[in-house]
Amino acid sequence: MTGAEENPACPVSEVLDRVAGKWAIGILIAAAKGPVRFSELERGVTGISRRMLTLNLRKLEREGLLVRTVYPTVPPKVEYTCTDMALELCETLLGLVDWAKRHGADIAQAHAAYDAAQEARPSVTAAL
Amino acid sequence: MTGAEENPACPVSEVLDRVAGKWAIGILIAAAKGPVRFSELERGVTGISRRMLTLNLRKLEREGLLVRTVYPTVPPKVEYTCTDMALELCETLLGLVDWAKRHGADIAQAHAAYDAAQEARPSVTAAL
DNA sequence: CAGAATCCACTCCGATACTG
DNA sequence: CAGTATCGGAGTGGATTCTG
Repeated sequence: MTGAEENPACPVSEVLDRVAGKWAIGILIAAAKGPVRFSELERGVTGISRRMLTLNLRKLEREGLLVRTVYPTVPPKVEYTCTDMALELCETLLGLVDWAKRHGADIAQAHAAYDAAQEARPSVTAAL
Repeated sequence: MTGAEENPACPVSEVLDRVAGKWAIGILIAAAKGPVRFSELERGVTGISRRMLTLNLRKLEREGLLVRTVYPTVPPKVEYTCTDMALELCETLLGLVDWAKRHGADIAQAHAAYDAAQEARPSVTAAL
């Protein structure tokens, strides 16, 4: 056991929180393939709003995971690139994605089974 | 409902969202070591409230990541155990924790540098 | 001990509109 | 194109109280 993730003072939990966001994984993986433009991300990361994309981009840049490069051209062009640190992280993240792919069906099934069990069990708050 | 589950392009995102919660990682890792009781988790997962622990426990159980075992003893005893699927996931999660440990300092530094750069940059909204 | 229920504060997030 | 500003609803999460 590491014990570090249970330490209130340890930065691990804090760091993990930043990466654990709803969109961070998708953004990082998209950026891992190479420099990506804002609008490419907007299209690539399914379901994200412009606001959330901007917010997450800033956050990741602040964490030192992304580098923001502005090209002062007439149509503004901004590229986001993963840092080495982020590329390393992406390796792990890809493992997470792989796990999700392999067990997606299992999870869906467990889901259904659990819900069915709950529905069968009479409870005051079950009817929702 | 996020609507992610009706998106055929990203069944992975949906699954990832469930694991991406603030507490899920800590809980799973704690449970990976063996059967854990409710109050052990309450103490082990630093900073979690009873409410959030319960909520996350239910969610993880529903995902098929944890098995809840109730012992009908006089002082109620409940144990949570990782499923095989969850143990597999924990391997990856541990990799995440490891990454966070290795780069915690880098991130803190990037943080400080970014904030300093923002403070130095005169802006209408910079004054905080 | 393990949880359920309720209240309330805070934050997240999307939609929209505006800027350089 | 790549943002920023603002609003309001929805969800998150803590503290507290009550139960078997």
